[in-house]
Amino acid sequence: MSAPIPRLRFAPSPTGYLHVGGARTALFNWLYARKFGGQFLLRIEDTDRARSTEESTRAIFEGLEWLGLAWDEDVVYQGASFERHRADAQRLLDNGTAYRCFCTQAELAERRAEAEARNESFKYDRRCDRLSTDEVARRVADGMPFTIRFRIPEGTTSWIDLVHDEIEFPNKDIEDFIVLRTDGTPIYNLAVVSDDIAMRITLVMRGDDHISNTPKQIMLYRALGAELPTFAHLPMIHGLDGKKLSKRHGATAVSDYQHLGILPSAMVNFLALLGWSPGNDIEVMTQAQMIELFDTAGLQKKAAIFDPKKLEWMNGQHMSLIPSDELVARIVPAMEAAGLATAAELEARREWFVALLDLLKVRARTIDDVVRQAGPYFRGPIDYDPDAVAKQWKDRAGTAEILAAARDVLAQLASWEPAAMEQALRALAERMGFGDKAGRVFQPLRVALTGLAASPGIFDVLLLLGRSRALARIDDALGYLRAGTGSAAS
RNA sequence: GGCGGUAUCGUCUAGGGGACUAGGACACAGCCCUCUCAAGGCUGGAACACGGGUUCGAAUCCCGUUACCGCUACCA
Repeated sequence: MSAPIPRLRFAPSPTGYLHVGGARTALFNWLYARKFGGQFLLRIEDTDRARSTEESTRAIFEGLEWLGLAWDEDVVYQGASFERHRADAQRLLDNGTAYRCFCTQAELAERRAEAEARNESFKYDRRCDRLSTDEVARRVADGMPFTIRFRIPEGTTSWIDLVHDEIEFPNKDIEDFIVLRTDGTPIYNLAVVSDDIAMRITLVMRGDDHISNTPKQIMLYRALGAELPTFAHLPMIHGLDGKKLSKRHGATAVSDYQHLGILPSAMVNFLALLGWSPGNDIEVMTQAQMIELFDTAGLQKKAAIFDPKKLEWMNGQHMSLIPSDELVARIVPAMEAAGLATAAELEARREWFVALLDLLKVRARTIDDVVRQAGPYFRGPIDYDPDAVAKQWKDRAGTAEILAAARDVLAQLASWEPAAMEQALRALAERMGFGDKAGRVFQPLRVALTGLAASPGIFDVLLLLGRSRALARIDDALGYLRAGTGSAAS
């Protein structure tokens, strides 16, 4: 028999947003499916009606789409399969692997409390399993509510986990768990197994917080006469303090990073390296490379700590990797949101904008960084950064002299190109007695042009600004310096 | 408490008995480059949790201890 096509699924419950941990689980499932020619399915586990919301479901879709993790086939909603879940519970009852339990929640809670008081661990004592057939029939006839409990068989349950190798549980430590509630709705473990069987899932890859559910699920597969899938339990993601990642740690939703100006390709790359390694020193990868290199042998057993600093570095790497021309689409919305320019304006001078991105992205780690730096190239009036003024315009009269001279030199340039600018400005520095310290001209000029102490190379700035705007900025600076007051120019 | 899982630089990790003076990356520090800031290059500090075995030889295998995490619901 040839190897079947792998079928994997990501099965989040829609009770919030798409968490980075969930996103990484989805990513590994997706990578495996893509790598081995399988299917990646999406199942929304919405059986907890009280906590599930449509909004969360939408957030999951949007998060996965943004990351570029496309799923195959239609989305499966667990809540739509109540009938099958109920039927499967009935089958367990019929084939004798489960029994009716008439104990009420209140009774159970009381017994649990008593056991706790005696410092003992509570485990259901199977009393309802000892009821006679007649007694059970009588109670059912009386309309007494009951749950359906799975009877844990003797022995041990083990499996070969793709990341942990063999894991074994003595069955005696597992209690007869409920599979169907009094109201006829299924409990998680039954719903999952029933759905995974129905979806013909061959590899269950999920968080390792499910390890202790696995023996129960394996027993259900067997009781239902279904073939077992392979299991792979991925480590968790923790916050910088080593605790499970939560809202306390700041951004935990995939959408948070989207809004922070992180590129999806960087997010995916970073997440992939949290709990997986290609086995060599490769770090920055495209999605195609990740698929190429993915292998469960590289999966980590240990929980990883989410380090936002490395994510930012990774984002910088991806910004360099992606041609500016392709970056435009991702940056334009942020430019609009910042009120710097409209999409139409940017489209009208796309070439210029791409050239600007080339210069800005190298000194930015996020899209937001780019937007922050872009201000001077769009706004009419610029603000002078106080620190920049304090440092580079300390001597107002002297600075004005330098800027005036620089203005003259630039205004007389035959052509507005970097080589000419450099030659002229360096010659000016020489004439003014600065020797080869041309920075004494460049620095004050940079502040006049951008208002900032840091920017791309001065000739690039001059070029991007254009002759008339550059000269106007110098004039404004001269006005500011000579007036001795004021804070802004145009 | 019970059961399960995990344990290499601050962080992500390579390593699967000798190639380890434990490699790479982020972060940090210094230097180089340089008109500033980045980027880039170079250099540096920084780790095998502890204790027993097994072995000629353990980061690597086994056992125990410790620490951390997870599960322990008519939640998922």
